[in-house]
Amino acid sequence: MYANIIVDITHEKLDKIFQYSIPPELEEVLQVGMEVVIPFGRGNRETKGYLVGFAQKCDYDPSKIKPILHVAEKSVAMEAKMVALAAWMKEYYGGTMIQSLKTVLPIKKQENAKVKRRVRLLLGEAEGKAKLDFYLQKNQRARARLLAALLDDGSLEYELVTKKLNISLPVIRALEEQGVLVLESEQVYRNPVQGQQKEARTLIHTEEQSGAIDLFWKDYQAGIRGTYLIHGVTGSGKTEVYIEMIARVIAQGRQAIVLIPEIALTYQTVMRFYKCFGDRVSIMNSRLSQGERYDQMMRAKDGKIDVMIGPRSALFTPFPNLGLIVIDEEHETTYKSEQVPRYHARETAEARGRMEDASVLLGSATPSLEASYRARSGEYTLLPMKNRAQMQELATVYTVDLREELQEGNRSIISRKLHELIEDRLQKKEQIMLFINRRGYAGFISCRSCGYVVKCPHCDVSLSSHRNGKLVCHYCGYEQPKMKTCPECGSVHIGEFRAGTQQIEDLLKKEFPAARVLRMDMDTTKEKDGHEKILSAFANEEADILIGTQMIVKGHDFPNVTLVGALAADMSLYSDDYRAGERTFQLLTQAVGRAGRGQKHGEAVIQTYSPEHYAITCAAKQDYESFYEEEIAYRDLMGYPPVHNLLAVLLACENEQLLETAAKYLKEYAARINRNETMRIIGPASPGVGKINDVYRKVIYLKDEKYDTLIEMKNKLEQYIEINSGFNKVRIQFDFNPMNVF
DNA sequence: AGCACGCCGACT
DNA sequence: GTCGGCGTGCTC
Repeated sequence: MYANIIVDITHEKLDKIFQYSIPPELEEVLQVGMEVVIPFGRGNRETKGYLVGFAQKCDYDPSKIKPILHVAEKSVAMEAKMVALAAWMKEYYGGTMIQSLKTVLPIKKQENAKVKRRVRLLLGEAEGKAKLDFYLQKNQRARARLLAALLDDGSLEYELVTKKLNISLPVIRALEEQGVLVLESEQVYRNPVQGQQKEARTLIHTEEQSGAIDLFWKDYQAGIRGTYLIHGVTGSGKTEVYIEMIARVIAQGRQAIVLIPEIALTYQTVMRFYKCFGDRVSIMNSRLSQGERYDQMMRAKDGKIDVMIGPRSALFTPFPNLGLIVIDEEHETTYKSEQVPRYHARETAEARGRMEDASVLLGSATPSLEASYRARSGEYTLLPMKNRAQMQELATVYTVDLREELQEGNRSIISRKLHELIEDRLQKKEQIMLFINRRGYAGFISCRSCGYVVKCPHCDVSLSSHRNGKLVCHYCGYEQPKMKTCPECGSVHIGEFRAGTQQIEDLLKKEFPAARVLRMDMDTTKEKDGHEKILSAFANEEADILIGTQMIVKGHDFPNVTLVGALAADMSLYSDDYRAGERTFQLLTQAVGRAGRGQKHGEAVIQTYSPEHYAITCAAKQDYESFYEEEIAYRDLMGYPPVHNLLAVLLACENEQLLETAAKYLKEYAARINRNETMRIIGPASPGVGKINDVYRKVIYLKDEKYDTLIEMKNKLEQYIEINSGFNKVRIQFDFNPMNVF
């Protein structure tokens, strides 16, 4: 019996499993997930490692195997829980154990202080020069190189010294001993949440809210843990329900995690939690440095906080006694990781909930098909909230057929109906939001006489035009100047097709010269807090019209907005992706939900080329049920999730030939072991973008009713890939139930 | 990451 | 020949 151990998750060179023998006194004690101390390297220095599994035989020279010394002093149950979660993730999503551990455990670079290491000169100029001459004279070139650099600039980054100057650690150590320099690490710790005052809550819940809370609480007190889905229309007060449930769970001495999509992680949302839980709340966002994140994680572990709010990664907060995981806006695609392990926060939260006896609470106005499907099958408990908390009516929606508009001679991107309503609102001094669904439509350049499209030479995508006069590739950053004539046919009619926010802003300024227009897109939100600034300016009614992409439809309440226009509602409908309908419906429903959040009645205009599509008609009627029925029938028919399960095997390689052979062999192998033929195997196909940064890509799809069958297949493929050296240069990833399929 | 091994230039 | 600096490769 041998123990499989991962030595240290912070260094890539140690990214593999090391095997150790188990001394008899530890045989009964050791459990997967424990932290152990082992002799490592030539000097047998004592190192910490994680026990990730056991093996009957070892594949390594048995004479070189060393025994485990002992279990680490502070091998807390916490670590074991997280390692167990990592093991589940590895099995469920594929990839290596180290990749899973890295996502699950907070990276501790604290004691190794790799956060930011700097090399600082201790000597004065005269002394330094003398020392430099001495090194040069003794031909100690590395030392001289380092000292010369330090004389130029008294303090250098460690990375710069080792990489650019090619100085190895022994050299730095030697100079440190001579008192020439110091190697220091700066550690900045601060609490991003400063002294928030707790306010007394005087809340009156609506009947629906209390109903949801009571149902949940009855289960919870009876020791029942499960997954609950709040299907609540925008404005039904989901956050109030979360807060009440969290408060009750905390009162039982447990902690809660609240997941929020990054874009919705705004000041407004977070303030509501601060007001209830004071400084027992912590937030995690992408702006926190690694050290700050680690610090937050440690505060959670030490019991200094009760609630952690953050994006997907906050799911791994090491609370000692987790009681509830809330996932707000559950349908958001950002809950699926794009890196290995490609985990979904919903499924992973459920797995963690099962392991640590916690419940999971999902909330959305437009639940994902997955969540609804499970709620209907009884796997989740549905908590419906059909009414807006303040009993406002839903907006009146008009659907405009853009084909008719064109036939009747209106070639503008703004329909006559929308134009009329905009004028009306401007007069009444009410606000307007215009939403452009631009997914997949960057401003690409094409020739109007021959149809030539300018593409990136390294990636299989068209270049998009930037206002600095350059054409840019969004995948690899390649740039080239804009051309005046078509390189194919020489025509001068080459130009950009752009239906972007910029164009609409220009158009509005022309048609409504008096209107004050704000625009929110990639360009205008680039600066720090640009997002927040624009939204608060609009909230303060410093503008009449706000134009933007998806980002304007999420989360924010503007009571004076009484008109919402979706300019090209169906643009996202025809990407050849099985989730296109769902995405379109969700975006439109949320956009329409933005109108009439205050006292005044709201109206919305949906402009589309396909007014008969169910995603559009159902969104216009705000009819989730009908949409669900249509969409689930389609998923069932096509064998897509959530009715069936789908595994995408992604292959990438610089060598196109090699990639094709690898994909072919892998598919053949999959077909061969697919004995009872329940599984459908599709491909290998080229994904929508077949080449990124000169790396070619292929994808094979495997469909099966049972997720477990796909896991089995994944395990067999992983083995096959490892044994066959032909796959060495091909990078292969598994993506279960991917968010997009081409 | 840390440690020892061994190469290579410099000096006795 | 020997000494010491410095890059390199290995760690169950």
